[in-house]
Amino acid sequence: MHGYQLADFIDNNLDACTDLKKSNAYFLLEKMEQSGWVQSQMAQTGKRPQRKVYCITPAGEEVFTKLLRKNLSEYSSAIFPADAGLAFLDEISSAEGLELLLLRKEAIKNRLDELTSIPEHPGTLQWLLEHQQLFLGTELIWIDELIGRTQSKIKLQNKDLSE
Amino acid sequence: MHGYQLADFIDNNLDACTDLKKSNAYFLLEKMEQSGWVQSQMAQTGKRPQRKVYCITPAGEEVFTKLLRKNLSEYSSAIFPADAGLAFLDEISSAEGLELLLLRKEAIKNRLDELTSIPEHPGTLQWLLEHQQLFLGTELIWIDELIGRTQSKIKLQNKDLSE
DNA sequence: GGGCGCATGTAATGAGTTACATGATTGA
DNA sequence: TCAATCATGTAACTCATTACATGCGCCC
Repeated sequence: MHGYQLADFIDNNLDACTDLKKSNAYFLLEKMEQSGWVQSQMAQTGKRPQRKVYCITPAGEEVFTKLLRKNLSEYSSAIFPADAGLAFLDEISSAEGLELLLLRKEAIKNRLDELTSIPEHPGTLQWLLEHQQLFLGTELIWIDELIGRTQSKIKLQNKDLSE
Repeated sequence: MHGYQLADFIDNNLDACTDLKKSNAYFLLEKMEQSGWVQSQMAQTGKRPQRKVYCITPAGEEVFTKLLRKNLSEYSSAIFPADAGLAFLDEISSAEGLELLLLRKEAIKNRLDELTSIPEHPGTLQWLLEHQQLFLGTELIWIDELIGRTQSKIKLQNKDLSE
């Protein structure tokens, strides 16, 4: 593949695991070439501009499968930036917290809707999509739980007030 | 809090959402002080070394609640580095893939066991833990699904071979 | 003809990590 | 007494982003 194509592939298929910018893709490919992991040659299709097409070298294959085996056998946990706010939920009123969490729920639903509208991907790439869908489904259950907890906190406060 | 205390707090409570190194914590606190979001003063308890204790300023409060509201209402999805390998599962044999995925399952189980042994956290901090537990539970279901798919792929290959 | 997408890069900047440097206290 | 933990920071380095720069082809 050439740089643009590769960056596009990652954008469309590996969105859930990385967020690689195009400029960085070119930079990284160059570095990989310097490391001897890939080789490049210029190619032209039709009247399109010249493209630098890369192919992997034996040394690159070795590094790749080593990384692949490592990735598959270990488990590098996901990081949840959305949980940071939860830790400080007590810093605002329960009523406002509830309002904000309802907004978040909509955001999750929209994301899930987006995902389900994506056409099926080939091979194991589809598995990534299904994983995301399963995950977001659980996230919906979780946010409902959070909303429920916040609502019962509000009820409790109202009760305390009326006594 | 002072820098060490704060970095420790994040390490113990916000592990799921960030991975802040101590040296960076000090650096960030200094930058926040320059921005006028926090103020510091030296303090000493007993014979312990001098500590720089920070407290938030009104300007800091404002930035904080703004960020908090933003975080709670939006949904910044988690990133799954572990999914990258899945995309290239076809690059190795199904038998080896299965072996590696079984290792990964153990890693997930161990993580989940670790989590369940952590003592209860105060307030909404406990919610982060519960979220992680719910998430890892789903991850176990998912990896079982992956293992199942890989096993049926192997069975299919053996059948093809014997025909 | 004009805007979008294709296609490649560079330079400045920003953010975070690692390694380094230091020294005191506490508990085994 | 010796290692671990508390406590704070600096400097070099790595890594990625943003903004910039360029130019062609395709489609409306």
